[in-house]
Amino acid sequence: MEFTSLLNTSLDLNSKPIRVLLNDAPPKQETRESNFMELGFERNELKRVSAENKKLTEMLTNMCENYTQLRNQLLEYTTSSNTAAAAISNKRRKASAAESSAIIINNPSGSGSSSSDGEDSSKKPREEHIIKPKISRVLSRTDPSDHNSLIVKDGYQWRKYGQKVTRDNPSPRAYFKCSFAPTCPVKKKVQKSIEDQSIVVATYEGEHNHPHPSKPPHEPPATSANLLRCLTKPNPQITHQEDQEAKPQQHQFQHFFVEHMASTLTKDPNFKAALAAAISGKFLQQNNNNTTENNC
DNA sequence: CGCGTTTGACCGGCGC
DNA sequence: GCGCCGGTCAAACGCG
Repeated sequence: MEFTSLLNTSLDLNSKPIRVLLNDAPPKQETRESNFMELGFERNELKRVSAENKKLTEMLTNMCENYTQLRNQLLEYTTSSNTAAAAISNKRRKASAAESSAIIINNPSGSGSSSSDGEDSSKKPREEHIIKPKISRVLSRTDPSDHNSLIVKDGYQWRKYGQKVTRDNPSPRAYFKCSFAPTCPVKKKVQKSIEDQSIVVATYEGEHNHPHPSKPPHEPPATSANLLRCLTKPNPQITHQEDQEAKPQQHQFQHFFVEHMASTLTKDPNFKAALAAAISGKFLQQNNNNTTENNC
């Protein structure tokens, strides 16, 4: 996917922000000279804000491009390492599958241990030809206020069908099926991490054969107001297959990206002023629209 | 009353 | 063959 092409990186900062910046009081009756001076001042301010807008736009475009590049690199890296991992023996795999050792594991080849479907791979020598469900593992942080929570909010609806305490981890493991089952074969195992109880490890088996329930039916307008939403949500334009494969990396990158961008932007006083102006400008624009509608 | 969750029982794979 | 263990089933239960 081309991340940058989906975003209108214009922050729309110059939509009537000046009056609000200059004066909070409602506009008064002015003389012609003061109006003229104010117009000139507004024009300068408009130029300045436009320049800032342009600069921010460039910054965002660069960041989006970097994000796309890094994401592609990570995808390549994980794919190659998974291929290598598939060559490891069953025993070795069991040992290395300790959930605490990895942050995010995506396994497109489905080399994980899944024997419950009755297709015993150990009895069939040509196991590389057996189609196994895709297995991916995702870490997610739970609500700190709810210590017993084994809920991973991934947008899909799940039905819990079992819970078990496993040997390697004192916290129980919960078993979920997609609520679209038996039509949808996807299963999910959720268990808290041994090392950090605030982190739950969700292991997904299979692929959803239905649209994402929380996914909007069509792409939202790419305005500045939707910018952060775009960065924190999965891209609605990427295919379902890509969505499944990229989801774990995407979450981590989005989290990092949003945090980094937020900290960078909040340190910039110019950005704060511009943001305030943009928001105020929006309000003013809305008020103007309402007034116009009322007048009509 | 319907639906989702809980939980003990059961099943099958795997190692010894 | 036996025991351990992970995964699944299904009856009981709770909630809206």
